[in-house]
Amino acid sequence: MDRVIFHIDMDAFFSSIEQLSNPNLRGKPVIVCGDPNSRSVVATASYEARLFGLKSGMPIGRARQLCPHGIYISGNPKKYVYTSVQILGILRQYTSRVEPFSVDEAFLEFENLGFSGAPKVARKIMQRIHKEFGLTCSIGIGPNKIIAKMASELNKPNGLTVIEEGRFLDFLGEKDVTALWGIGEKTTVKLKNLGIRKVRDLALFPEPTLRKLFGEYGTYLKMTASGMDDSPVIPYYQGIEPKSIGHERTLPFDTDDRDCLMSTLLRLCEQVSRRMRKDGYVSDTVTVKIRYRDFNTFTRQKKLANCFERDDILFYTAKKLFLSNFNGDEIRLLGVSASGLVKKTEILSEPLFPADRVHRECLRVVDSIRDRFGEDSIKRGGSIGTGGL
DNA sequence: TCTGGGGTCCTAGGACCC
DNA sequence: TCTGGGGTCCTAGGACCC
Repeated sequence: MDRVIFHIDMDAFFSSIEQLSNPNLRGKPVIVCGDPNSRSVVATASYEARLFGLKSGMPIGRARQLCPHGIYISGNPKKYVYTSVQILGILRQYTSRVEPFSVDEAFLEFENLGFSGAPKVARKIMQRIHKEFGLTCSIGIGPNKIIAKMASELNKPNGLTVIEEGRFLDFLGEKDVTALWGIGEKTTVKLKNLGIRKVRDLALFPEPTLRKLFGEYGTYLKMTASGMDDSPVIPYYQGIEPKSIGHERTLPFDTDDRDCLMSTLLRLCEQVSRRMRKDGYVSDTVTVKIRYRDFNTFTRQKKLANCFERDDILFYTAKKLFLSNFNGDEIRLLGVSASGLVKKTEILSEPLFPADRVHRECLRVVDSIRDRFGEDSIKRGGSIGTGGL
């Protein structure tokens, strides 16, 4: 029997959870974002807020203009992850082939269900999620992941859409190419210049021309617009290893103050290093990201001869990269990322020198304090006293 | 309106080596 | 005067997604 793929997409996940845990928010335009008083964007707008034109990614300033009486709150990532894990537990009762795709999306694969039996199972899942969590989701069903994903978008919220093999263009042919997964703002403009606006236009466009213009990506465009996709559903237990661990921070205000920038860089390095230790990785490549006031952004990276996990090595490298590239202008954002990750168990990890062992013990204590009392409960000297950046 | 933060993947040029 | 060719590594940047 042909494989059947479900795409489960939680409806306005973050704001729905907030409305659920605080009855005062129900039925009101709730906007979950970063820090609502800082330079931030909308993470999730409740459906009440979407009526005013709000959507994910919109700057908070713009959102407040459109919806001044909205309730703007900063999110609780831990709460969302917890709920997400609970929901995945339910999904796994229906098939072992569950791929968590993000905190509010998952793919499910069924091998012996068929399209005739699929809607019944999907409705059962929707009912259970609603009954046990008070949350709604939308489900798309298709012969592959691309089609399932596109289908789940068609009847939101609380919708169920089935697109069988060969019927992709009947459902999506007249949609704008932007609706397709993997086609963003830039590509949409390029395609428009070729006279391609609708999914059907792209599906009918000659592939050799697309390849000439877009390279390998041209083939992807043609395939996606035709609803063709053979990517596998990767079950959660096959756990995909991360390629990089990074943190970045848009400063509360643009600044060229070196002390302030250095202490921010140090904090970022501590956070990255801490996550590496917590997740058991070492890294050999450091990347620093700088965004100036004019939004001009660049990165500089350095591959080291040896793997590291210590925050002082990370900071030393990041600082060198930063100082040798900083042009003195006011900076909007700083970022630090570690890549070339290797699981610590895969290399000999016992420190050789006593000083290293002491350092490691210190880090363990710091981590345990932060685990209990939060990231800001303990800091090292260099990151204190510069306005809390 | 004024643009977050976490990532992934791809491309392309230059260095370097055989 | 014209100056290989392929492979791999490193680095920078771009596009995209949630």
